[in-house]
Amino acid sequence: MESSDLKKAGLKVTLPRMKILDLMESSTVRHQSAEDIYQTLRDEGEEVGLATVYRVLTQFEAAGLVTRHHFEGGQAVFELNREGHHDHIICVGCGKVEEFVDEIIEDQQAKIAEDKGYQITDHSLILYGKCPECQKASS
Amino acid sequence: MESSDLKKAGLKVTLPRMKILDLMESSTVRHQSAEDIYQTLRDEGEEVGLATVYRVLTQFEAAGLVTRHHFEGGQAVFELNREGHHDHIICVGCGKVEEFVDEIIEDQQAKIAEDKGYQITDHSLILYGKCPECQKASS
DNA sequence: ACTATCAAGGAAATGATTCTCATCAGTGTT
DNA sequence: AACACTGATGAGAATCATTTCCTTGATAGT
Repeated sequence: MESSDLKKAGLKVTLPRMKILDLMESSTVRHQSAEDIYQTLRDEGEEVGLATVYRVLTQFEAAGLVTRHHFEGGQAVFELNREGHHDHIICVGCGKVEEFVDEIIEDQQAKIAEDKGYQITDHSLILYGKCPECQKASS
Repeated sequence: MESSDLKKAGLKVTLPRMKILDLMESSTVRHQSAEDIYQTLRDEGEEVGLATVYRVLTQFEAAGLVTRHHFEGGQAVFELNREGHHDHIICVGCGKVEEFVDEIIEDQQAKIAEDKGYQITDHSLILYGKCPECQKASS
């Protein structure tokens, strides 16, 4: 049950918040735009406003429940925070997003920050390329 | 003289294009939004439209003269392409952008892509943190 | 000079996100 | 279980960044 997550985050447990959290937890698609989420809920017959979806996602972000990504192309996508940090590799052909973790890169980033005297709060690494399927398709 | 750059890129040498390229080459600020560039030109008394600035920057991007970055916070920033690729470290306090290159990370990215069978076309690594000055200021 | 083509400027259009405000729903309390 | 208080919602307007449309002006080739 995820209502406890909302309480922990200091947020009232309301219908829209539950629905959105539910959706993000159950969906196989890990990166969705506010519009995507809005449409899915609408299709399920829920009475939500797009503004509410944005509002709730912003609160979730502030509470550390989700992360907002600015992949290229206008709109932001949101991802539920699970255990552990990870980076992304995005197919420029089909838009598929995969995740990966690499210790060497993480360590190296820390070294770079230290060298420059920065206190790192966050980072974002995105690789863009063609996935195996799209390579076949275009050859 | 940079008019040759424009010709090489297959673009007609026009006033707005020259002015924008000039500005980006001479400015100490390496990452500017379309609005920034527009305002600077306006302040210098140039008669340009914001739409033209966007159009020209998009053409420059397509021609490989500049790179468009989607750092967080609504608007995109543009950077003149000089020799060599580099990544960015951004201060969350003052917004300052520094650049760095790290061979180990570059190599490791290539390995990851290979493992996953991707043909990398591009990548973006951004570290967010507090720069030395901002750390002092807030302590 | 003449015409076809491309570029520029400005205004309007678009897409994403945020704000406003009147109404409604959750929470803790009797 | 009903009550009152506070924060949350939905709808549409507002805003911000960016793009498109359209008319005019500059450019290049004949």
